[in-house]
Amino acid sequence: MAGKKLTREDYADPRPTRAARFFLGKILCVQAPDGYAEGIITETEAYGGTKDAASHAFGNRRTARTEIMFAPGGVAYVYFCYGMHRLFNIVTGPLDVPQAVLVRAVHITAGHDLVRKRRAGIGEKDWASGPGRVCAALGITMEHNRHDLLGETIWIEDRGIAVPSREVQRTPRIGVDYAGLWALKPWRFVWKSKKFPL
DNA sequence: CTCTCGATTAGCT
DNA sequence: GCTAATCGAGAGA
Repeated sequence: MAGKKLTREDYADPRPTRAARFFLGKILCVQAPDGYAEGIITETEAYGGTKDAASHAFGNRRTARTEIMFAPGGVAYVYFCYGMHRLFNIVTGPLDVPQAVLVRAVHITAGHDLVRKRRAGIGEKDWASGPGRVCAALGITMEHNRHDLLGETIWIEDRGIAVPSREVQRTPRIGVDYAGLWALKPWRFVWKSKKFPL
C-alpha cells in the first residue's frame, strides 16, 4: 500500500472548512518511541480566521501556545486540555493566518498490537473515537507539538481513498458552546462510512 | 499571584 | 445521563 506523503501545498488552503473536509480519508501516521501506528482520518473540525471565537487564536491572540497556529500549514499543533488529554491539530493556511484542523477520530489501519496495548481495556471501536483518544492510540504527546508534518516522525499520506460527499455529515463543533454564534457554525466533518479499507 | 475553566474521557447510575 | 479527574493557559489584580 504505497502512500503519497502530503506536500506543503496540501496544507496551504486558506479556507479552514475546506481543509477540514480535505483531510477526511487521509492517513495519519505516527512513528513513536514505542512503535508505529496509523489510521484513516474520519472526523475533523475546522478552526481559524481571527474572528472564530472558538479558536485559541481568536482575535489574533498570539501567545506561546498559539504561536504555532500562525505558521505556514503543515506542522502539528498539540495542546493539553482538561488536565489530562492531548489534542492533535493540523496547522493549515498561509503564514500569519491562524488556522488549524482538529483531528477528532481515526480508524486504525496499522499497529493494532501496539494500539491494543496503549488502549488496554478499551474496545477496538473506541480506540481512537475522540480527539483525546486519537492521541492516546497513536502515541501523540506534547513532544510532537510544532513538529513538521513533512518529516519522519508524524505525517499524513494520501492513499487514494475517496470520501463521497454523500457520506460526509456536517455538524456544529463539539464542546465550544462558549463561542456564541460561532459555536453554531457547521465546521465539524464526519465521514459516515459503512466500510473502511483495511 | 490567584482564580477560572477548558476544542474530554471513563466509569458508574 | 451525570460527573470526577486533573493541571496548565490565560486573564485580571
